[in-house]
Amino acid sequence: MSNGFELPLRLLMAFRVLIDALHEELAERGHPDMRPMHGFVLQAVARGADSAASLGRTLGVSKQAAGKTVETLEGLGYVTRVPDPADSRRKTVVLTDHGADALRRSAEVFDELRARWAAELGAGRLDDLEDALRRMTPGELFRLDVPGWFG
Amino acid sequence: MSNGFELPLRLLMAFRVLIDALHEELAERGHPDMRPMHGFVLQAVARGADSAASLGRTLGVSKQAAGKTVETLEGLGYVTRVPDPADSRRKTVVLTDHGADALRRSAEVFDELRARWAAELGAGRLDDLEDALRRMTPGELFRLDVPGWFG
DNA sequence: TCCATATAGTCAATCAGGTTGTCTTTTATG
DNA sequence: CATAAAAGACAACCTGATTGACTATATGGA
Repeated sequence: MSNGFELPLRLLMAFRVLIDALHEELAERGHPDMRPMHGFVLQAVARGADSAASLGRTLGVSKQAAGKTVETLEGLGYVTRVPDPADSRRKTVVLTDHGADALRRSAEVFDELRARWAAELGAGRLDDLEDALRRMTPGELFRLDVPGWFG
Repeated sequence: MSNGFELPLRLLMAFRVLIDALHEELAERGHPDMRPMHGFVLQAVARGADSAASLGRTLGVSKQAAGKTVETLEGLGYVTRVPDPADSRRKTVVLTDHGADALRRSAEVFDELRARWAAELGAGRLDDLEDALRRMTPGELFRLDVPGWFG
């Protein structure tokens, strides 16, 4: 087995392990409708990408795609859209209580998962792993271009 | 910033960094049409998942989806389908020269990328990283259920 | 001040990749 | 030998993305 093949695969699998565990937990904690994508979007909204267009830029998708996602999220009760009084073109996306709760729970679960990894690997080795990943990936955490990565 | 959030994000970013670099290189080495998905499929075919149904099982998708992907790959010249003389229900998927070349080049590039990481992190730290990931992910490398992970 | 340009949002058509369900043909098994 | 299981194909549909076109609103420079 070529060594080079394993690294990307393990990275993807590790990501999936965490995300699958997250959503399993989230389903049990009041958010069975949450999809992986939604977490990223809510996160981006909470960090200030509060319109379809800026969300699109942050997530690396077209504004139309971002708009559709916001619409879905609105339907699920995670966000609402309110007209921006200062710029009547814009509709500001804001988290609902439900959305804020989803984000809080996600953070909670991610912290638990990280603790589980720390217990399994040892805290030092987990820190090393994160340091290494940080070194090999772009600095800004939220310019992730997450969708389309596969196409 | 909640620590737990960073780990999955860095894992995904690291994966993307490698995959994006791979396809950039691949495009310059005669495979501009290759998509991330395709590499996984060719790899699975090369490892013996040589029919739509077995491919589907290996990749964790329906046989119909696998069939469609094979069709696409056939259109791009990476594989052909030949009737199985021993079982006339089956059509064996076989790599074309072009497909085998794609796989060879991918391995080449992945090895180069891994070497780049080793140079940046130090060989020992990279080994540690892989060990840690191996510890935290399922054993079998190719039961990856890669598609649908996002939906 | 006014016009040119850029931006926000929406609609519509399209695409890729996935799903389920149904069906035929062929193989395997009790 | 009959029935069950498996392979492939077809159809309808879903989701999440794309591009292109269009309207309304802001903004910045002559």
